[in-house]
Amino acid sequence: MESSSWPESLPGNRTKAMQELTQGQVLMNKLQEMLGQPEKIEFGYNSVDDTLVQIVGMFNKTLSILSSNSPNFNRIPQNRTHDTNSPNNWDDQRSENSIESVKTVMPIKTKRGCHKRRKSSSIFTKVTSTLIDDGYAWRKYGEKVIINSKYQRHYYRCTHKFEQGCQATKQVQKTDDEPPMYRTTYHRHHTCKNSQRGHPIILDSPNSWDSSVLFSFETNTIINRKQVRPFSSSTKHKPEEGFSCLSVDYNKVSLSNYNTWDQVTQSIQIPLEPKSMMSSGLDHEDMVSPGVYSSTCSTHQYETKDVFRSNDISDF
DNA sequence: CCCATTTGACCTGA
DNA sequence: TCAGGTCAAATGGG
Repeated sequence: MESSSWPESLPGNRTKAMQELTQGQVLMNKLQEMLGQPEKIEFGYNSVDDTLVQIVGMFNKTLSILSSNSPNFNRIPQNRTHDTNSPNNWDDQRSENSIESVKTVMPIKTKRGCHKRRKSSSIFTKVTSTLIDDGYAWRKYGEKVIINSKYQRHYYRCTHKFEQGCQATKQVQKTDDEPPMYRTTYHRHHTCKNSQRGHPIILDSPNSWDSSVLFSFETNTIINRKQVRPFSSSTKHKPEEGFSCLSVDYNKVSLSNYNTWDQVTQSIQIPLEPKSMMSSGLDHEDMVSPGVYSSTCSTHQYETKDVFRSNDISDF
């Protein structure tokens, strides 16, 4: 995984990537505008959330483009064993799978609990003061006691996993913080058509703008939870001046004080240092259908303080 | 009866 | 070896 292995076809990819980033610029401008004028936001958090999701998707698509023609990117990590009967190897190979092929593969199961643990994958984390209904249909499939944590972690998968091969999962865990927060970690993106029932439901939000937003990409799986939020969330507020843009470097995206999108794109410096993209952090399990979502090596952290309530998580 | 949840078993990666 | 992640049988509710 040396930098010398960067693909020859990069210029073409770079163009595409830049197109994606340009779209991202538009989205960022939109987001900036929304955050600057919260009173104009019709749906409050939802609009910001949707825009953020689009931006994250744009970055993932960009990463996908950059990775698509790279033999290194496309190589499944070799230190992993391959058991084609494993249900989770279905993950690895599903990118071209139709629903039918998924159905074909799925019945081939090994013993109960036989699976591959994700070594690393794209992660999108929300931290909320209360539980949320994010608008997707989730089905709980497990919960575990986590050491050094007071509360159990709850595991959910998309309801349409088997119907449509949707690989989205999420983990919900109550933090030990005071007051406790709910950390929802999303793995992979929904590829199903009808999972989303609608916008996230704000069931109890005294102030839809009592929100702070932070999300970050990381090359590896370590989630930096203690990043400074771009604006305070403790009280009713509007977004602060300090927050203005999405900053990107080799392995991190965070909301910070970039003044222009050019500064952002300059900081990206395509080609990215391949090492940071293709080593342990790369996870092609996340390669989904082209153009939909393909996050290879990123961790997104998204933090909010909105008051929500979730239908699918009842008690902790 | 169907579907979602619970929960113990089981597997993998570190 | 163990913590974390997933599976699937058992169970319960509508």
